[in-house]
Amino acid sequence: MIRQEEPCYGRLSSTVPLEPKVETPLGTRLVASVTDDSNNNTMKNTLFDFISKYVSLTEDEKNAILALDLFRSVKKGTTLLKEGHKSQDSYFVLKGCIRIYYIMDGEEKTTAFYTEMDALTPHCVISKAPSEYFISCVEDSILTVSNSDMEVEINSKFPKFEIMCRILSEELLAKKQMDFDEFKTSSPEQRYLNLLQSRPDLIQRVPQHQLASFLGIKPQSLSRLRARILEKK
Amino acid sequence: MIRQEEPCYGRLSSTVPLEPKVETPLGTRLVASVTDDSNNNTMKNTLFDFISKYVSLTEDEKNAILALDLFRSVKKGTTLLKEGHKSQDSYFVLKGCIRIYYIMDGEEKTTAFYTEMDALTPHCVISKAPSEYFISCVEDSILTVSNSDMEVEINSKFPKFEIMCRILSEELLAKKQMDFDEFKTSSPEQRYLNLLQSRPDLIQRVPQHQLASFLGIKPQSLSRLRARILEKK
DNA sequence: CGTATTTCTTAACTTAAGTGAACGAGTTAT
DNA sequence: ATAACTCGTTCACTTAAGTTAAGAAATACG
Repeated sequence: MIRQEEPCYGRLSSTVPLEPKVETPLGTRLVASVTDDSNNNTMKNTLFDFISKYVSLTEDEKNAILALDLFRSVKKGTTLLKEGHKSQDSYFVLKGCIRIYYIMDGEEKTTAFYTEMDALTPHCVISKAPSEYFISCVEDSILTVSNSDMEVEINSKFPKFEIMCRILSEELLAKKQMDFDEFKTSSPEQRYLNLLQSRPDLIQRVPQHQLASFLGIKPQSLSRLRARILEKK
Repeated sequence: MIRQEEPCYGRLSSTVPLEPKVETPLGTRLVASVTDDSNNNTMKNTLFDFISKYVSLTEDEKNAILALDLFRSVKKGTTLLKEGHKSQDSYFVLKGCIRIYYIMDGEEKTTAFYTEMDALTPHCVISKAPSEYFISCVEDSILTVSNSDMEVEINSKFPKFEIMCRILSEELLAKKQMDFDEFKTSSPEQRYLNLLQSRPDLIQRVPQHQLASFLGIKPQSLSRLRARILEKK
């Protein structure tokens, strides 16, 4: 049926020695993965470039962020969050792809993909209740993983971050509403064609059956729909 | 086809004299409506009760908000925002109901309803581009209407508001994702039954054809679906 | 390397939504 | 008062998605 995935985390070029930990209730190990410094620097720049679109940071502020040791490399298939579990972690995708999915009647329903430059604060972090859904890695990925405490700390130290978070959330909310509107007002075929325009990469890098539920249909329907589109041309 | 609606605004018990204005490109009038002080006080309390869930305000801060003269009463049918127009206005519904709708192929597609205690910052305020959609009043309503400048001013004066806006946006974003997920993973019939549970008032106060597009289907399908549900029982 | 598993596609059939049209009830306009 | 219009419902028909099943293609794994 559904393959069980092994959580597997790694600090990215941390100055702190890498210690394998046993942590989750299910006893799955969090293991460090192999990384290199140039990769790490690329990721730092990616993060700071993103932030600079919202606020400009001093060196002190950049160092305060780096001191939080947020970078993690995560293997394809890793489950970051499980249904029924509590979590305080928010994610920012520097490289790779993660997804939200539900298991309903023994079937996976993928509802969202997060790729490069996408930020995700799971609902359970906000509601402080057990999670309704799973989050897992579609590809080997590099993420920042930050918990609520870190954010409270950094926000109170640097009001700039508070502002950035507000602007970012407002933007994402308005965009989510637009995506939702587009979904409601179009047919599965239109949705697929639209995705082909707006996120062509997703169709390449993501399995069809995950794409299908993302489009609100069954895998068989997506297959048929694609065939229909091809013969039209 | 589609009835043209007359914009019609009114300050609520304002200290400023009520001046009818001619303002929109279409030359529609913005007229004051009849209100009374007790109503006004109720609305103030509703607003401050809402805010108090996020931050606690001093009298000074409350007065600073009141000084912005945000309250407006709006008649049923009033168009608050038109497709193609730019706007800086955000809304908070104290009483009544407003909706977002698109006009596609000469047909209205309603994608969202905002009722008591709902906040709405239109996409065009964030994107600073012309609006993709309309916003209009489903019922006679009382709103707060605030523009970006006001928010910048009040946020810089009272960092508390910045924090409140951040928390609120984060909450709304997480909730919107959940609503979107529910929509994607259920059939029109399930969506209707779910709405019956979660927002039973909406089904009473909103016309069926608006509900239909909100549920992502045609009015005929909603009618049929309701009949189907009835005969099942 | 070959076997097992997962993933994708195809097909036949069922079910439900889209379409176009018609009707009655209620509302608005003249 | 009547004509025009909106709104919700119903019906017949079309189209597309859900379901079940089977097989091919790709991938994972021993």
